[in-house]
Amino acid sequence: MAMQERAVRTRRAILEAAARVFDRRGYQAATITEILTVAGVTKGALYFHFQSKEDLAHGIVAEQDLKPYLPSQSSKLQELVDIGMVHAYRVQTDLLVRAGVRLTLDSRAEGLDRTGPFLRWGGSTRELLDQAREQGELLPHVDTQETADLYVGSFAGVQSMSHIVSGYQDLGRRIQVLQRHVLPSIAVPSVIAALDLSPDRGRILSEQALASVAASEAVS
Amino acid sequence: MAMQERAVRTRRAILEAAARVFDRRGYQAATITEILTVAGVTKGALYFHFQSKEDLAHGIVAEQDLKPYLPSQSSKLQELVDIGMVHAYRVQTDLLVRAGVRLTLDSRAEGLDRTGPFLRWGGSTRELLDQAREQGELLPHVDTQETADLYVGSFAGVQSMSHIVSGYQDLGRRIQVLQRHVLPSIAVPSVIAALDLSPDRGRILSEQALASVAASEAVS
Amino acid sequence: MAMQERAVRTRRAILEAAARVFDRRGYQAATITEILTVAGVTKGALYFHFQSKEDLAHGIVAEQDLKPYLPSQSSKLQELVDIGMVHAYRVQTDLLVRAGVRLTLDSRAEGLDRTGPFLRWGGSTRELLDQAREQGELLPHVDTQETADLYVGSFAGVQSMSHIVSGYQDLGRRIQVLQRHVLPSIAVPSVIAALDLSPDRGRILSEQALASVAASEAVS
Amino acid sequence: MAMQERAVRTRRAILEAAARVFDRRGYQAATITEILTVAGVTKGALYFHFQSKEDLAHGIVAEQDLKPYLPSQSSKLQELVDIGMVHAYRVQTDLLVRAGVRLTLDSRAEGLDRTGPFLRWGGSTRELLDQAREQGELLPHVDTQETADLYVGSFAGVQSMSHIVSGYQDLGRRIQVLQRHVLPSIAVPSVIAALDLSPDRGRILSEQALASVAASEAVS
DNA sequence: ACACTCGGGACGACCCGTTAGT
DNA sequence: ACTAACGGGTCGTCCCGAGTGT
Repeated sequence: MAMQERAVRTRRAILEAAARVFDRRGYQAATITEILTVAGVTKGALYFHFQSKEDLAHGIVAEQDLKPYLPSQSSKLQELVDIGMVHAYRVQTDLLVRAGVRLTLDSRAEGLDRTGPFLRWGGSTRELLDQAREQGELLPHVDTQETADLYVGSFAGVQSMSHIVSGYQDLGRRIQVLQRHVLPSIAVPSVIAALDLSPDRGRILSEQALASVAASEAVS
Repeated sequence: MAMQERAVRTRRAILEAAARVFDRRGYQAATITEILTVAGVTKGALYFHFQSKEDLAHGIVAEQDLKPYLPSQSSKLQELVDIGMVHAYRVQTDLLVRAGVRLTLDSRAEGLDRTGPFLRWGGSTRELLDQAREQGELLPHVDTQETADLYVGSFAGVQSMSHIVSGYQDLGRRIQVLQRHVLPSIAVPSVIAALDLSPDRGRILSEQALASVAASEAVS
Repeated sequence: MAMQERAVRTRRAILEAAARVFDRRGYQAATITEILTVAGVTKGALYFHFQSKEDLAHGIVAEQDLKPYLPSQSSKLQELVDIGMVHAYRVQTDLLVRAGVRLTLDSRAEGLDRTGPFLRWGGSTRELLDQAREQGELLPHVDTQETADLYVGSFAGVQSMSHIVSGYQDLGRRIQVLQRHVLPSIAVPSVIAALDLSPDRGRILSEQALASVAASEAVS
Repeated sequence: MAMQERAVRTRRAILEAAARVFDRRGYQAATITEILTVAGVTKGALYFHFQSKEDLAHGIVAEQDLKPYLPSQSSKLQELVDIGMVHAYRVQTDLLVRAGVRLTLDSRAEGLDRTGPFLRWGGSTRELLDQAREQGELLPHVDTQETADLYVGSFAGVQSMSHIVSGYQDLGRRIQVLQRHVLPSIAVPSVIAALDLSPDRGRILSEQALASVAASEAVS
């Protein structure tokens, strides 16, 4: 039980170093050796915490699922917007999230099922859109699955482009542009008018979420 | 000059095998050995035609620049649509184009300037949009640069998603969906009504282009 | 810190195998694979201890600089003789020295500055001769630089020839012959009469030096 | 019969290019490709004239045996001196000779019998010395075999050193130095006084030899 | 429990001398 | 005499585990 503090620190160091290297090189081109150098640990340490390079990648991706979620809102389209904004903000600020994105979009171990993330995101987006439809936020001709898939794909592409062109500096703005171009084609005008697309939403909502997490942890 | 037939065949075999492997694995994960196996040639043959793995990748990308382009049209937005459609069609049908896309989007030699393709596509798209604006096809508030960047990024993302999810089977449809979602936000309604977004345009225009090329070659 | 015993043995085995192979083939023709076979280790082991083939060569050359030197003597010409004798003896008995000689005389990385060793040996020989002159051991017409260069060049050549013809078996005798032929032309007769050119000097002085090193190490 | 002129030119070009490259890199490190580039011919051409890399090396070495020899002289020691001088001159001026020297001293195909050249040179030198002895030119204590071997070895070493340090620029002078240092130990003083050690002898005798060859060829 | 040193090989890209086919 | 192809071999890297402290 004791002695674990060092272990936690080591694990953390490895994870962050791996995130940095994966983000920079991609899965294949990243080498254990470089991760080791960046982390300042030795092979022994790494292979104690992670069984393999792939396990490391999984570790990074897994790290993000335990993230706090956003409060539900009356406008489902606003929720959709917010999720995108928050994600954009976190990609910019959180190294692990950034690396996770790179890894899931990457080829990776070619055997791996890469359709997973897309289908998952597509599914949850579609659910949101279906709820929005029930609330009358959508235009009648919208095919929610189609729109969800489009949104997810476009989001990924905009994200990649932002990564390459500006290192994610302008991701928030680009996502906003995406939303400004897509929403008019799917939402009823009155809803659009009420949406908050301000680029700050990503930061603000993230901080709120963090604060609420901190509060709930303080209890235990 | 003589004796070139076998050489041409060999070169072709290598190029296609490389395209197949690069498309399947990505640049980094692809190995020369696998390309060799697929092509059914030996190392010596490969290194006679190409100096290195990177040269091979360049060879694939280069192969496509000599492709015929589309005739200019009265509606510039229709041109934009057509370019996307034709590209989608060719990605589905031409192995080399497919691999070229993968390679340019791939990390590749990480030192390489990957902003290149995006900036280039973004630039030419913007020019088209500017022309469309001069002809009064665009809504007044459109920022052509912003929209061009969005279109390019989204296109790339939709393409990736289609690759992963269906092996490009549904790329044409997805691109059409993209256009149906974006155009209403940027084009004046009357222009939209006149646009032909039918998924067949890709195939039809491609075949026309090929035919015209064949004709011009027959002359010489 | 611990666990080093096996490592030391391995490193030693690699070094000796490399020496043997470099000595037999020369730098260029030597292959890592043969070194591996001779050493009975794997590539992993080798590249753990040495970064590259060149590093391995450096390692061998470096191994000898920490060797004990000879006590200074009243007759500087005797010193010159002794250095040659001791060197000859060690070339015969010490595999690493032998390989080191081969490597420094070899082309090696052709970019390398191969003038180095010759200039260095020439310089120190010249210094010795200058000191001998001050003590009146030299004939008046001797040009110390010229003689030093001659001696160094001849020494290297005699060594090569002995290597090729007899595998260094007769190196001691050949060096003695060299000295018997050169000294009469540069030294005053009385000094020559007093010189000890016996072939055993190499062995005797080497063993003395080793003993004194062992003694000083025993202290610490 | 016709068409042979081009063949001769090509063969010559290959031989000279090979000489240049072998001289620069040594046998092992020299690559056929570099020779090809330097010669400006193709692989087909090379392998038409020479069967292999080793054959090429043999070709270079062989090229020199058909060289004119020096006239016999009354003083055998003068002959010995002259041979060295002429050789030094030709190493400086004739690329093929230079490469030949490098190749015979080189490790080369390790299986090859490299003792050959040394034994041959040693043998002929010894014969000269034996003749000199019969004419009373030598001091009584001289062991001709020993001295011959020393001379050959030293010559080779001085040559190597000159190659490395000055690119053979000072070879003539260095050889003269060698002779000035060795002769006093083996020759009777009166003979030494009569010897011509001037550095020009190399050039002068070479030109004489060439002229006599040209004359004899003009006859046929 | 946690970390490190050392070693194991399979595999990577690429080069090289050489031969076929014309 | 040249273009095209061959395939063995080169050095080096990589991911990983075995053995050894702390």
